[in-house]
Amino acid sequence: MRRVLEVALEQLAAHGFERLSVPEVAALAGLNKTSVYRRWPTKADLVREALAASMGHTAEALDSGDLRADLLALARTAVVFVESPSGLAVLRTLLAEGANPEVKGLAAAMLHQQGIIGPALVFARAIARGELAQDTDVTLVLTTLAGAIMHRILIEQTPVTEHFLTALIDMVLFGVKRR
Amino acid sequence: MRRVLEVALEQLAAHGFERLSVPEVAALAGLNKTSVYRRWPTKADLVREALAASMGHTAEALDSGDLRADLLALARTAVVFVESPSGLAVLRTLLAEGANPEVKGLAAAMLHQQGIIGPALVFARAIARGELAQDTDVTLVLTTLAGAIMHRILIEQTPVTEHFLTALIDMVLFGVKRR
DNA sequence: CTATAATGCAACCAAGAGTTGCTTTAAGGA
DNA sequence: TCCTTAAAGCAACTCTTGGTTGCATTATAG
Repeated sequence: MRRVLEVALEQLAAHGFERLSVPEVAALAGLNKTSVYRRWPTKADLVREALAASMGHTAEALDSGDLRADLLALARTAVVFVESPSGLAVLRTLLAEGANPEVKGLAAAMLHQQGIIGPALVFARAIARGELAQDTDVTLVLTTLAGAIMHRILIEQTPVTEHFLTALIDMVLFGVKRR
Repeated sequence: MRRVLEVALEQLAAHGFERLSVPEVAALAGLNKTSVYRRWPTKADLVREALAASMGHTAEALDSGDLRADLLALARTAVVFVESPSGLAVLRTLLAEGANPEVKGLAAAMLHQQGIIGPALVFARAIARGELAQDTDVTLVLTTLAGAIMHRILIEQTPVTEHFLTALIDMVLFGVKRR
C-alpha cells in the first residue's frame, strides 16, 4: 500500500499531475485499480497523500546572528527539498499547471508547509540587527535567490553546488547591503 | 484559418501542450475538427506552426557601451517575449514537460531563435571594456537575472515593472562588480 | 455552368478513466 | 479447525474524448 504512494510520487515527478494515470499507478504498484480507487476516490486525493507522506520534516527557523549564515542554511534545506522527487513534482506542477485551481491550492499549501516562509523572519531579524537597511526590498532579494536556484535546477538542470550557493548569496548580499 | 493558430496559442498558454485539445481548438475557432485535422495531422504540427507564426522578430544585439543599459534593454525584450502568450507557452511547456522529447525540441528551438544568446555577447564586451573583471562568473549572473524574472512571472505571477527590472539589475551588477 | 478544392457533418473506432457487483483471498478469534 | 469479516481482485460496463472516414455541401474559378 505504501508502494502506491511511492509510485504515485514517481509518476507525478515524471509526467506531471495531468498525465498521471491512476490505473497506471495501480498497475506499476502491482495492485488492481479498484483497490486504489477505493482508498483514494480522486486523483487529487492520491497525489495529496503521496506528497504529504514524502515530507514530514519542516525547516526550522534559524538564528545564528549572521544573515549570510542564516541564508545559506535556509537555502541548503530549500535545495534539498526542491531537488527531491516531491519537491520537483510540486514545482513542476505548480509551474505548468498554474491555471488548474485544484492543483494550485495543493501545491501552494505544500510550499508553505515547507517553510518557504522562514526567510521573511531571517530578513526581519537582519534589519532589526541593523545588518540591512530599514528600506531593504526583501521581496526582491527573495525573488532573486529563489529564482536563481529554481532556474539552475529546473531549466539548466544542473545540481546546486555549495560553490554556486555561496557565490550567489555573496553576490546578492553584497549588492543589497550597500546601495 | 489564421484564427485557428491564434486559438491554439491561447489554449497552449492557458492549458499547456498536454491538455491542449485539437477538437476544442477547432470548436473555439468556429471550425469543424476535421478541417483542422486535415491541415495539421498531429497536435505537434499545429502547435509548431502556431508558435512559429507568433514570433518572427528576433532580438538584435545591443551595444550602447554601457553594461547596465545593454542589460536593461535585453531584459526588456526578454520580458516582452516571456510575458507574451507564445513565450509563456514555451516556458511553461519547457518546464512542465521537460521529459516529453517531442515538446522539448520544439520549445528549445524557440528559445534559441528568440535570442536568449545575446547576453553572452553583452558580457563579453563589458569584460573587454574593463567594466567587469576578467574572471567574472557570467553564468551565475545570467542564471540570477533570468531566474529572478521567471520567478516573478511564472510563480509570483506578477507583471515585471520597470522598477523591478532596474532594482534587480542594479543590485546584481553592484554585487558582481566589486568582489 | 461545370470541375475541383475546401469545408461541414455525422457516424464510427479506440483508448482510457472511473464505477459496480460479485468473487476470492487473508487474517483473526471462538 | 472453522467461521466471520475486511481487504483485495476481477471482469464487465459506462462515458468521455481523441482521432478517422466516407460522403454531402459549399464555394471558387475557369
